[in-house]
Amino acid sequence: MLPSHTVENYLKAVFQAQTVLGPDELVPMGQLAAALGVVPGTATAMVKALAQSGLVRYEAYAGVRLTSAGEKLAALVLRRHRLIELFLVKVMGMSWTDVHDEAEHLEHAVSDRLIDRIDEMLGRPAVDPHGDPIPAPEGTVTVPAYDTLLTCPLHSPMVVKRVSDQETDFLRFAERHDLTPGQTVQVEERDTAADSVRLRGTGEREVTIGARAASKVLVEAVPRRPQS
Amino acid sequence: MLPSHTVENYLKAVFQAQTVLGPDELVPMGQLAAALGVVPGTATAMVKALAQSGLVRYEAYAGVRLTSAGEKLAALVLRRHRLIELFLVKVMGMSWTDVHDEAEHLEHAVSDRLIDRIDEMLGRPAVDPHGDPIPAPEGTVTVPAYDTLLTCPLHSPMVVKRVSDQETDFLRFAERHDLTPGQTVQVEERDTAADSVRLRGTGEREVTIGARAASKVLVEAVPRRPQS
DNA sequence: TACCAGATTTTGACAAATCAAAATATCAGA
DNA sequence: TCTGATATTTTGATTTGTCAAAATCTGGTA
Repeated sequence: MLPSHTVENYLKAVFQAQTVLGPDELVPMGQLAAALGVVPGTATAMVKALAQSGLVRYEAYAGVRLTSAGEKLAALVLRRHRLIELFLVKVMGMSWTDVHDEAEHLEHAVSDRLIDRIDEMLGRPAVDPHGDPIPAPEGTVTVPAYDTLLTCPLHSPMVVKRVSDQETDFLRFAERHDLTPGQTVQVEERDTAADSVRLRGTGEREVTIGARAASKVLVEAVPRRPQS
Repeated sequence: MLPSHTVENYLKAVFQAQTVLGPDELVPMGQLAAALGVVPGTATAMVKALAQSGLVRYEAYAGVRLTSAGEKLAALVLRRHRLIELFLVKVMGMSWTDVHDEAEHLEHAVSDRLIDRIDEMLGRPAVDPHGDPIPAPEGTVTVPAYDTLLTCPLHSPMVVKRVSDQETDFLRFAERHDLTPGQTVQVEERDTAADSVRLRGTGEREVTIGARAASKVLVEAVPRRPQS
């Protein structure tokens, strides 16, 4: 009765694709298949089964979307994933660049009891080491609407709130350029033609990064009174 | 190429049956199947595949035994299992009576890197919360030869070194009667006819337990100078 | 030595998850 | 409206791990 690892991974992938595409869009099968590393036919077959179980709504040739039951399940998988990531960083002393792959396996193996212990031990945190929000045990998530380095005001100090990529390589890049959650940056210039963004970070250092990279760094204006 | 969860479980089961039966005995298929909760035919099929992979030696109608490659792999699974158990008790504050089932899942999901961190964090321990020895990263195990409450000298203080059962119920029973590793007991009387053993434990409390239970509690004579 | 009880193996079937490749649908553009 | 490029679905096969039940083997006993 409990969903297999595979089912959990499908739900998680649909969930994440949905939050990128927006709540009313259907996730195309090709995209889902690519995210999961399977051929499209496999995704079709699996999604039909998920639809049978009432976890997704599937429209042939259109795409797939989670039902509220599926959404809850997916959020709980994500909850486990993100709590584990934070645990691995805070308690086990691992690097935030490395924990994703480990959590990818552990998220299917931990019991609810252990997850709750971890949650408690970490003080019921709201976000994981990448700034991704941790869903509540009830399966609800609140996603703060942040600017990105592509949309935020120029010449204005911003604090990094979230880095939206799981790839070790990108995370290491972000780390090298002081673009980890909590750090302060300021966008100096955007060049649409060159597809680039010039930043001034901690210690007056300057860097120019591509627009694609810039869009993955979510920021918020530094509050007037830092210690309110 | 890396062994599936199932393969790991089969190797582990053969390993543990082997250490009970003795090094030169073949593990009968029926026993293996029972340990894994599958029907005998399933075990036969799987064992044949393991033999193909060179992890076990299989003799039809006789039984199965690990090759040295299989033994190493099995020991590493056991290493993960036992380090996780100890971690759950020492770091996560779980009860030694509960950690077995959790570890049963996690042992297949943790990476070598994480296991090494855990090992390091725990100070490279030699035994798990039940006193079971933790195999070395090279796959070698040294099993100290202890007496049991069924074989140790009478009227002589003994310290509990190991409790050889994974069942929560039995472990809770042991805990209730102060038969956890580190505690001191003394056998007052054995009654072969009644199949029972009378003990005097911590705080002069007396208990009578069955021979089967007594044989699961491994002990060692209290050394003359406790702090040598 | 012949037979029986119990353990073991074999056989056939099944579910989950996958792929390759053929068939089909969709949509944009002429 | 027809057509072609692209996405999606179907079909048939494969792998892994399992069960049920029939067939077979083994070891002890008469």
